[in-house]
Amino acid sequence: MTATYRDVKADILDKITRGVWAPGSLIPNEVELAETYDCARATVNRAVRELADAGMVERRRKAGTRVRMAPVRQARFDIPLVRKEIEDRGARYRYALVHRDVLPAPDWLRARLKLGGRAEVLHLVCMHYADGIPYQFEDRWISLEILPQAREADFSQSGPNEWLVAEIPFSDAEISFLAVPADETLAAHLGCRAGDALFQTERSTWWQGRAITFVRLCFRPGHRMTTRY
Amino acid sequence: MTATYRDVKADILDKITRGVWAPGSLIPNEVELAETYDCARATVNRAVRELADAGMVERRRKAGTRVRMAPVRQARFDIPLVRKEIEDRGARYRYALVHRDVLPAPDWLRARLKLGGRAEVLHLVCMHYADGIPYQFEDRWISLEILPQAREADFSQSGPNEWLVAEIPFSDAEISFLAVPADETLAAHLGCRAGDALFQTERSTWWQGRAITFVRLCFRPGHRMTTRY
DNA sequence: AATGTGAATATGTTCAGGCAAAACCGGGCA
DNA sequence: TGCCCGGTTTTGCCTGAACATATTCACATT
Repeated sequence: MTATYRDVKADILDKITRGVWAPGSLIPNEVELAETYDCARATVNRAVRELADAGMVERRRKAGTRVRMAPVRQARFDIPLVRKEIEDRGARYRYALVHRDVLPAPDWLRARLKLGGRAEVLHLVCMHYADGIPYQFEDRWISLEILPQAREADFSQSGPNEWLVAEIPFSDAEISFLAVPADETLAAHLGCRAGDALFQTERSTWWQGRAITFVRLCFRPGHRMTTRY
Repeated sequence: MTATYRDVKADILDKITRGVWAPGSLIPNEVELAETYDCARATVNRAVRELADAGMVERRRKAGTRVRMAPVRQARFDIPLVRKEIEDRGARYRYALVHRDVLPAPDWLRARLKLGGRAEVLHLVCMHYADGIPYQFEDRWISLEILPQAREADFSQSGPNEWLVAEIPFSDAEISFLAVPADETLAAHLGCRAGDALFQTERSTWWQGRAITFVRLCFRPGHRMTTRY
């Protein structure tokens, strides 16, 4: 009764979670496993490789495969569009453009995105509402060197995020999560008090090594980001 | 000149990022790709499968493989042990047990972990320091139903996290990130002022479907969690 | 004792071929 | 018209074999 790679993976995982194969111990090599499960070595290889990708085991040529002492626990988060995030909760989404400006990139932004000396940027401030209640404050900076067409784009009806994903096929990004106190502006827009603790994400985005955009997203008080792993 | 699965993957990714294969469009099927790259279909399969795992493309039997409209942007975070996190920054790690108590699980915890009616829990409050400066406040609850040996464990020298990873081979978890204002206790321990915005993570952990532990980790002001994707 | 060398070994990758399963498509039938 | 039912296409998965590559270990040399 030959096993699928899923069977093999599940069984190995089971042996690890139950402690049959203790953390730090060596597990049988691929040939032996292929014999016990009566399948090809390639099947075992895929099973064990996926476990290695997931951080459950560690593999080294010749040394063999061993169960990780402390499994590298890693969490995966989906980064949705605000609109989708709100609509998925069954709430009505509303968008508003608060401010729009074209200006030379300020120093902190030039440093952050490694922009040239006289780079111009488009600065947008937007609000996202769920059922009419402030949900997220967006502080967006777009490099006009790479996306000059942003100068002409109309951001009064839909957010820059939706425009960007249509404009740029794919990109690298660096994302940070942190907590900030609300300043007067944030408090006014999010309907909270200055000093309130807000969950904030910051994202810098590049396309083919060149900076496109930096965004600061501030959520209403009490927001939490959750995942399982 | 036969290509490796890495070559194939890189080239497809390149075609996507450059917009040669636009978002939403269908890419050639595996047989065709195998011919263009002069390699086996299994090689193409691995390349494309990994791109699908990474959320770049979407595959459906018969329908073919298409470039995702809005690439499911997902970020991966490593969840390190505090000790390692601090030592990796080149700082000296210090641990301190602030409080230890055995008590019946409070209602909110019973609800959260789906514990039985008269479940007893071990409650620990700990501090983690980097170079002597408060780094993280830990509020830990351990179920004594499943881990009765925690009652006898010595948490005065090293943290409950390190004890737990040694005790439980592996587990499921749910993790949340949020921002909270510091209360008096937190302020006193972290050396900040009450009301300061703090980055907090909450984690619930299960082993084979049974709740093990709940922990609330509060970082010092200004902490940020960063990743690239 | 320290260092270099080669054999042994475990994983890494690829191949060609095949069957399985999902899903789309069109034709036949009520 | 509406529904079921094969046929076709495409990805998914497995096999058994082979070669590649990194790493360890034993052994010989310095």
